[in-house]
Amino acid sequence: MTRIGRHIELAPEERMALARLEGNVESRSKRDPVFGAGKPDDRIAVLRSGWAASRVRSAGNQTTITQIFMAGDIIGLSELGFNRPPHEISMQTDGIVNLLSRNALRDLCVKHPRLFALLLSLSSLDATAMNDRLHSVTRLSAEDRLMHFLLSIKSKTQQASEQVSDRFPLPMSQKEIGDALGLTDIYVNRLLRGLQKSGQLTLSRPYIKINDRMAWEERLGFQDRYAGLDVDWAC
Amino acid sequence: MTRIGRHIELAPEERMALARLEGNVESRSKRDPVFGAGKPDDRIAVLRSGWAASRVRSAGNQTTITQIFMAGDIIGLSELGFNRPPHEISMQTDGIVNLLSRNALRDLCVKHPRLFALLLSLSSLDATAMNDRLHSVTRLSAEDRLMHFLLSIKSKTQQASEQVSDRFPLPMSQKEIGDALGLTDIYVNRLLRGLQKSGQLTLSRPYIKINDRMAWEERLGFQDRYAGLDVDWAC
DNA sequence: CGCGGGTTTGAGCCTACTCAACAGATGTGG
DNA sequence: CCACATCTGTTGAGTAGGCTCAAACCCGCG
Repeated sequence: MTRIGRHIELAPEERMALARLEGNVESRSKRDPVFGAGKPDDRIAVLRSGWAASRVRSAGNQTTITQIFMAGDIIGLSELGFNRPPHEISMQTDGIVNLLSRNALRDLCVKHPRLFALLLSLSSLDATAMNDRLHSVTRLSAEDRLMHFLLSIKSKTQQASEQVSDRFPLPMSQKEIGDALGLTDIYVNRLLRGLQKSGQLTLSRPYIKINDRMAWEERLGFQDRYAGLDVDWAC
Repeated sequence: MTRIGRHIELAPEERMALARLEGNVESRSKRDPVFGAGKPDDRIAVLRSGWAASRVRSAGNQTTITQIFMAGDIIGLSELGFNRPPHEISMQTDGIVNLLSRNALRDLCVKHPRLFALLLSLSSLDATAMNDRLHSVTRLSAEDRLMHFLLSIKSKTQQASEQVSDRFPLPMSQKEIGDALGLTDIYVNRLLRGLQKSGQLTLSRPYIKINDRMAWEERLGFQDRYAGLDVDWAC
């Protein structure tokens, strides 16, 4: 669970602790809220399979997808200070979640501080990626934004996996991609078709292949935040 | 320190622990990096006074200000997983910082889990505010974005303070405001002057007064993320 | 077969940008 | 303490990137 094991060697009792954490496992279908209409305190989830997304809505049907969660991600850490969920978090595909109480998290902190530190480190990767995303949305042209988004999805899908392929799944409609990038579905479409026509992208829904990743990364100065993790301080 | 005491009653030994945390105190002038050119592991700071800001830069001199830190904020939590700082964090005004090692943080987690939980809760407020900001930059018009920004700065300056005034300091140039919002300095200027001309804003550098805050909040559906903190789970 | 969600394409428009120039501050070195 | 350089703010004129509106198409599904 939670991808920690892929980054660092765990002691047996740490493995046990993680396993015990898994709490109750529930399955969810596309568009379901990750937390049932749920009690306020049952507010941490570990995504076992599938994707989830956090959305912010405002007047006038404006929607932004602020975060995308994939198998192994922990959901709810940035909501710890609230008793009512500040944003809407729902499944992007069918999937399975483990639900934990916040207390379980607190226990982990006391009993296995090392694990806990690792967990914080992992979640800092997402926070940093979010900063990059903010920059991308704030300052880049529509095309660059799209490229940046695809690169970061690619690097997140392959976080800590050996297989390095430039083909990855993207289970999102063009409207949703627009909601993540601050563009119209129509414009996303034009961009995608353009990139495909110029041979930079191969689309075969729901898969995408970036044909010259190096070129894109260079052009954008893209940094793969998920590539390395420094866990020395935790040990 | 760290504003925790303002949210919750602390036990004497907890106060002690916080006080002990304060580590070495250093002063910084405007534009200095928060962490000296520093060793990689000395990477947590608590801002005692002044403002700091985190910037992302990319090719072509494009800059985005992704976070703004004010007295009481903890800097470096979202960099825990890196041994090289992923972004640039520097002082926005003169100020004072406490520097701690990450190990000190880890000790806190073991010895005072309650404090630690509070600290995570506090930092989740910032994470949530960041989601709101992402939405604002992504979907709102330039004017709405500026209003949203000013409201959120206002609410952060007055986080957990009794005095509720709609006047607050904003030690940023118009260019920097633009870097936070994804606008040109020129356009920020036009907007500010426009708002001032229509009587919605009173500027007296470096102070700003929002003349009809309620109207703005309603218009934007603004939520003050710093107004309430739920700390029950920590106890 | 009809319906709805998603995709594709066209035409025209508006918001926020660019370029340019100047005025005020601020600061800096001689 | 002045002279010069640099940063910040202000205003005008023209431009363009991404939006809006509209319509058709595709495909899976009841």
